[in-house]
Amino acid sequence: MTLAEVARKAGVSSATVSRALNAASTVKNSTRARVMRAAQDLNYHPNLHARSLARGSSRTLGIILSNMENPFFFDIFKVIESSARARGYESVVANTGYRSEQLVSSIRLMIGGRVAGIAAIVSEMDTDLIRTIIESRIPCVFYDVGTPSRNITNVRVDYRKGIERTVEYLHSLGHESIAFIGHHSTLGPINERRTAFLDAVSQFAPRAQTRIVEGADGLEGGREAARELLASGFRPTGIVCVNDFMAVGVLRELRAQGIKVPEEISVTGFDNIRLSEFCSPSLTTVHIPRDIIGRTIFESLVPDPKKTRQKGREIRIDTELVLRESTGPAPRT
Amino acid sequence: MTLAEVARKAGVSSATVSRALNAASTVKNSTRARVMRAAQDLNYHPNLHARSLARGSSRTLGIILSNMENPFFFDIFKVIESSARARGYESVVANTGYRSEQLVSSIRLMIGGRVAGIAAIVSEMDTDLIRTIIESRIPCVFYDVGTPSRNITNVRVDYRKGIERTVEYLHSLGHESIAFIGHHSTLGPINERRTAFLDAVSQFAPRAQTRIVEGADGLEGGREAARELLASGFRPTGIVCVNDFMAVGVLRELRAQGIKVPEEISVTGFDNIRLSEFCSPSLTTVHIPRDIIGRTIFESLVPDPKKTRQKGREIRIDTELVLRESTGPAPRT
DNA sequence: AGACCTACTGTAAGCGCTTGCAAGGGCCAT
DNA sequence: ATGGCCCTTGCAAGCGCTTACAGTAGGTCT
Repeated sequence: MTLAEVARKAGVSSATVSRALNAASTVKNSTRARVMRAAQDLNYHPNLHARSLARGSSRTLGIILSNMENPFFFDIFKVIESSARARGYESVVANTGYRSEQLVSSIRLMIGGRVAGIAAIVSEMDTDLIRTIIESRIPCVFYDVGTPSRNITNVRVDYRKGIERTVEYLHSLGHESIAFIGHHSTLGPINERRTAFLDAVSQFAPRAQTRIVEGADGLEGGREAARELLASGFRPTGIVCVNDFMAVGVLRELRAQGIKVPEEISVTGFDNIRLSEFCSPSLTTVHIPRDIIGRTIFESLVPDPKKTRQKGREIRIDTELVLRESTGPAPRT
Repeated sequence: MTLAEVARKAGVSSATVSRALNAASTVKNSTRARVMRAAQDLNYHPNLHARSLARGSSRTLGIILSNMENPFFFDIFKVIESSARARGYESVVANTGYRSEQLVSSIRLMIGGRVAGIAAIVSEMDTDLIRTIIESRIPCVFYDVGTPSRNITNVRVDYRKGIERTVEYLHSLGHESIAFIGHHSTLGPINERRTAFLDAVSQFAPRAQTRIVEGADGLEGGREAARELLASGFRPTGIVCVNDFMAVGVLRELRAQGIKVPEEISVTGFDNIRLSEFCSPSLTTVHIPRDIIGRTIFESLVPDPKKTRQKGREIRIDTELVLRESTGPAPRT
């Protein structure tokens, strides 16, 4: 089913059909109706590949995420996607699962699809890839990795401060033995969170004992990390988790082992995903405003024609400690 | 950056470049190397639109989901996606949020993109749309809606039996006042779940009082529905939820109101998502094997060349009741 | 009445890639 | 030598759509 067939059926040229369908140009009403009718009758669906090829430009955004299963990423995705739709853009999304080959192939796919912009909310970015993107001239936003450049904007969250607040808070509750549960991702922000943790401890709780354990990003990963931590013999009174998603897994393991939270161990998360209010006990965590991040990303990718475009800049996002039920005074020893 | 430029730089024709890049056809090794080199140097990325247009066929699968935020859908997506990748297929995914306009535009997009197959895991399907898909000749799988046809396969889960088991089980625990929390989706399986609930009650617990409440699919929706239910004055001893995701929200509200689960109220879910083991108390639920569903869907869409293709059939998936902590004997009145 | 403008519609040249067909060159067998 | 064959490579025709440009018809203005 092609334009030409619709044209034949409607008794016009294919150019007219194209114009009628795109509503853009001048077509007599009666003609348009005839064309629409024919298209409908023939169950015609324009070939989008041919269209983008002919148009040469696309209104599609590429969104790449490390782990869509983690609501933190998903929330950002949702905001970008709906902002995009509201402005008439499609979005295509890729989930890398923290695998760098996946990232490479997703980027390839997006560049090959000549998307109008790329949002890379991933922590597994490598420098070669960044070069590729820069050279592609496609507007791109990185979340938490990379450096600004001609077509690249960076959005960064102030993790360090968030972790500092958390550690400071735990210390103020008397915790002197604190573990950090991170996830397997040696690059970027995660690593930053771990270092930030260590720095924060030495700054705010210099006498505290620490231990670091890692697991896969997810409920199960958090649970396993907690199991490993407790099996190691180290007995913390506070556990700082790299994110809420893992923290929920941690809570589960503690419950399984009959450890009361927060009476025996306090647990904190990071991100403030919805689930952190819904788990039991609800999580003390650090809020990251995904809505702001999502909108910011979209706006840097698709500049509002009314405003002047700001390119190649870095945007910082602030966080905020949210106190809930999972933290309390350290138990007396 | 086009094929022609790479060709010029490598001193060959564009046909040769194409062949070299697609590895398929016969190209002398030295030539291939030269071409690869040129492509790399120029940071060349083939225009995928042009490619699909020229090829006329695509190795892309379209996956449409009602609510990717609900891990049930996401799990299915993951399985389809990874099966697809393993067989060299890309996938594009669309999230409809139960909105039917969204479904329509997603389907349009996929047909326009000439995908190799469509997986529609949605409950908001309408008959017009189904006709469109049938006429498009694109292989398609519906989950839980529609009827088999030339290019359409149906995958169905035996909800009815699952709900029956649930109600029967609650009844055996002495529950005589049972509420059902569904979500706003008057079509398809959800409605089936509700009717199944009522039928099951009249069959297995004919003397039981019932009440039905609905909310949006999600943690918050579950919580609100529970709030509404409790505010209504009806005081159930058992709450059957349409799915686990909402059930977690229900648990949260009960906890907020100081109602003990399962001592005062038993709660059941449906789907057996990961989270149902991680919440507190863990959920009694009905397991739906998402991995089997995902693989089945993929295989119906992309038939294994070694096996004979089965078209237009209906596949039934069985469920299983999983007992956990959220259910117990009805309290004595 | 003729010039001119407006409103539509058609013609045809691509967009960047794939691929059937044919051509060129080297090699072997006769 | 010469014909035949295989291996490589180039030529050129599309794939289905958009769009600049040109053409036609009807109406308006002077």
